[in-house]
Amino acid sequence: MSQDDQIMSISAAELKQYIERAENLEEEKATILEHIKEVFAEAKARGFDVKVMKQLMKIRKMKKEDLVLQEELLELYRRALNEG
Amino acid sequence: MSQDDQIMSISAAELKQYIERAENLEEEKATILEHIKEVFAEAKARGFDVKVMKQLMKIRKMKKEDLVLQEELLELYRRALNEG
Amino acid sequence: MSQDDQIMSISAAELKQYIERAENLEEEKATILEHIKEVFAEAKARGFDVKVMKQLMKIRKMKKEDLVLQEELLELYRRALNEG
Amino acid sequence: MSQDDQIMSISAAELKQYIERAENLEEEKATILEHIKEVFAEAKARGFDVKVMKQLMKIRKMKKEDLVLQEELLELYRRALNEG
DNA sequence: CGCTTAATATAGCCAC
DNA sequence: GTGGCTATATTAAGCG
Repeated sequence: MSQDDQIMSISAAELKQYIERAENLEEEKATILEHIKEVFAEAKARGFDVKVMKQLMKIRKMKKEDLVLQEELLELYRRALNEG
Repeated sequence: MSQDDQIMSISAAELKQYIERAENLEEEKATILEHIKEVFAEAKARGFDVKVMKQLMKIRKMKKEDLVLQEELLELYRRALNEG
Repeated sequence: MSQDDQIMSISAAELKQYIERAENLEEEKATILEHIKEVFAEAKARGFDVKVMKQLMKIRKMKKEDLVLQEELLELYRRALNEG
Repeated sequence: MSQDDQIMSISAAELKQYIERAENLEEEKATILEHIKEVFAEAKARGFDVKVMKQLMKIRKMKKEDLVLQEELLELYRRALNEG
């Protein structure tokens, strides 16, 4: 086996590691997506309107992100005052 | 508290449960996505071509899906024969 | 007629052209979809299982896409080697 | 070759015909979709807002369908009067 | 008619 | 920073 071959097979093995890690994570993601679907299906079966639920979640998410933005803004102000 | 109020608050509580379950799963999903990004970033830092990696993963995924489709087809045939 | 009006009417006319082109294509698409339906209806009337047919078509399509992906991957490798 | 084999191969050939007809139509459909994309891309390059265009097209389509419905309704009235 | 699957529209992301 | 591309969300259709 030449040195190049060794390097190649090391690279290939390393590449394989990365790809498999990514693929495993993709599978986990798929599982999560399944679970999310199940939650909505269950809620629907209990008579809730899934569309409305998703809308609610969007709004809640925006509010959260908004809070984060506000906090970042406060932090900026703080720094500006300390450095000013 | 009227009976309607009770029903309403039960429904509201139940709805909240569903939404929170969904939101928690969404957070898990976001975490997974972070991890996937990290894997690719690390591979890139080690000199691998991310575009090639993703292409490889696509092909591997497609092969898997193909197997699933083939099995589904066999199942369809089986049913067709049983019912024929 | 002011210059703005001229510009506006030019834009409006141009926009109309684009929309009509798109709409004509949409109609052609609708016609094609009709024809596809007819083929399946005819096959069904001749005793074929439409579900099986569609499954077969899916597999055939996936095989084709796989070939395309493989070729794209080869191209990616080629470029990587040239640039390496 | 048994009679069954003959029947099978006739069926298989016929099935192939149907599948190929469907696949050809699918290809035509794909071509049309490409063209539609091109129209929107061109319009976008000329400065038009594709989202707005699509909205306009939706409205125009609804108006058309509305007209058809109105005409069908008129036809119903006509028949009712003639027969009444 | 509802429910599952396919088509389309939108949005987020990445590379240039 | 923009444009292309992929992933997701929404909508429509086909099927039982």
